[in-house]
Amino acid sequence: MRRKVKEAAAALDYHPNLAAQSLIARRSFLIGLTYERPSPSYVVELQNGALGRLENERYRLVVLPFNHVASRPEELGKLLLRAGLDGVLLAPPACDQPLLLDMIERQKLPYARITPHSDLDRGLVVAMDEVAAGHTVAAHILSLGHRRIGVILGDPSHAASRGRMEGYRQAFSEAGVRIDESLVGTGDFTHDVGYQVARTLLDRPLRPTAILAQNDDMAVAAIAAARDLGVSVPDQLSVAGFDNSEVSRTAWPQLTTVHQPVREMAWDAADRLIAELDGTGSAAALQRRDHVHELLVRASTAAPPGL
Amino acid sequence: MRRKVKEAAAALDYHPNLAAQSLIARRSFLIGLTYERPSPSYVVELQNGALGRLENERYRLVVLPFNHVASRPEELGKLLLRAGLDGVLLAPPACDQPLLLDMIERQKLPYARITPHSDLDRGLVVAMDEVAAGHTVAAHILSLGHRRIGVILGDPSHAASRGRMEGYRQAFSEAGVRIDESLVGTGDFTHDVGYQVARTLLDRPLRPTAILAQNDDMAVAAIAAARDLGVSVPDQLSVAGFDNSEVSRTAWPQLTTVHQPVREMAWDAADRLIAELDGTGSAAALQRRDHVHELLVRASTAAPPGL
DNA sequence: ATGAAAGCGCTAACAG
DNA sequence: CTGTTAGCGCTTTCAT
Repeated sequence: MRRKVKEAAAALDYHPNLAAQSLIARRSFLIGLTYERPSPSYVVELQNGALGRLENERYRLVVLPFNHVASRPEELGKLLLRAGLDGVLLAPPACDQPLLLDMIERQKLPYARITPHSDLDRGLVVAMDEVAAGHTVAAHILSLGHRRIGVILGDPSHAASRGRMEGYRQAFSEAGVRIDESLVGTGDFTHDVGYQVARTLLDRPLRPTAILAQNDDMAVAAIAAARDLGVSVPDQLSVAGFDNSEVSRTAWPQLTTVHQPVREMAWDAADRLIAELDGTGSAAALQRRDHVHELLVRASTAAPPGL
Repeated sequence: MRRKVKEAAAALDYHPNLAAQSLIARRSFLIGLTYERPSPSYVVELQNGALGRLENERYRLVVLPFNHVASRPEELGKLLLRAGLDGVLLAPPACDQPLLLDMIERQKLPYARITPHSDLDRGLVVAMDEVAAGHTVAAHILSLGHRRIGVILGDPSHAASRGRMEGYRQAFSEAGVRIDESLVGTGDFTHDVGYQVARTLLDRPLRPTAILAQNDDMAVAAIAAARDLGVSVPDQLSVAGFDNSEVSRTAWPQLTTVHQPVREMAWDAADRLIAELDGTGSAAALQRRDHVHELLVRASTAAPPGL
């Protein structure tokens, strides 16, 4: 009989109505993912990581990009709360907006934060030590012998930008080198602005021998700026990026960069969120998870000229 | 009274239950987007286009990437039908799978196809003439004087790949030039495979003076291969890509490429789907929409050596 | 084992 | 204008 029903269902191409199931189960099986328009490769890694964990689960992924969270966190909050989600994955910089977290918590919407920088004890967090990552790449440049080093910061509203800079500072101070603040420029993670900042740095009478860019897009822009000025990389200028994105490999020379396991972190965040939603929270799943960065030394960094 | 209720609702942070609304409205306000893992920039453009149209609508976007549709179309079909969607946006190559379309139609799931290549009369279609685009770029190379021209095809399961090649053929035949089939290599739209194919082409005793790559990632790979062999671009070798992706601009030399208005097409597809779902289908919305490509001549193409 | 009924939270149709 | 009710499609509980 049970079988007969099943057969009839199959014959009629019957599929249960998800809305009715959701109504009774009190959940939508929808997980949201918010992020802010950074580079395409970052976004895709993030999505694929989360999707990888969701595969073979009933959950579906709703993408909710949102720009300028910093200037209007409550708007994003409303959007998320109205979206009928079971839970939400928060990438930077949304994961660092206390007001947003307040709103979400008030509505008891479970959430996981991907590489937050502040309030590390709120919600589920998948962490990454940006300071240590910044330290590593700066230490690499210093160990090559560079002393006059330029910096291209990312968008200041991203905590990652501040964290990485903090790491640079630590490495400089350990090496007994003073940071020349006039060689620190502010970009916004995009190629075009990165190019402008790089030009400014390279046009200075006493040009830096190395540039630390806070992501690969801006690092590639710095290489382009150098090329346009006839400055060869890495002979006359070393350039290091951040992210190990696709362009870091297709650029020439290939970029020295820091690999951030974005995909794995997104997978983890989804994993923890699901554990919470399904109540399968083992002790392991409830712990904060830390991921480590990896310095990839490629062809864009070398000893400074004359050394 | 009406006001009092509203106030109370606001005070309690009340939000209507979407599942219940869906149940009664007989729709989920969920739109799916399927695509196959091509380059990150393409995926992001596609998503942003669709999301742009969905903004300020009740609809939410569920992303459903799926690899190797060609080998298992019924699996994707099941996935889509179980996802509780109101409609679905089909990017290549899924939009060209007749079996998939059959399944979707049988369940009466509305769908819009983004740049399909076959059965242009099925479903809502947002078209793009790949043949004409291929023709344009090949004609550009031929007009520069090139005669020994290599080709790096994309994934053969993508109809776009075949369409573009057809365009190359037309341009060659109009110019009275025979295609040297031994200079036609098959890639898969990825940088790495593109590099291998480019190496094979450039290692031939009689090296081509130009390479037509079917996307930018492979074109950049061809430039890398040339550089590794000491062949300078564009002096000794011209390279043209396809897509006007981010890398085409950050590459050096900047790539001559074909701009495909992916974002606009995705916007349009979402627009038409919504028109169908909401029954606001004006005459304009029901028409097939055609988008045109644009050749962007940049620094990677020039006259062949000795001309 | 099978069948009947209640109810998830909402909207729409109707009655007062 | 306010209030009541039926029912969307399903699952769960309870009765047979």
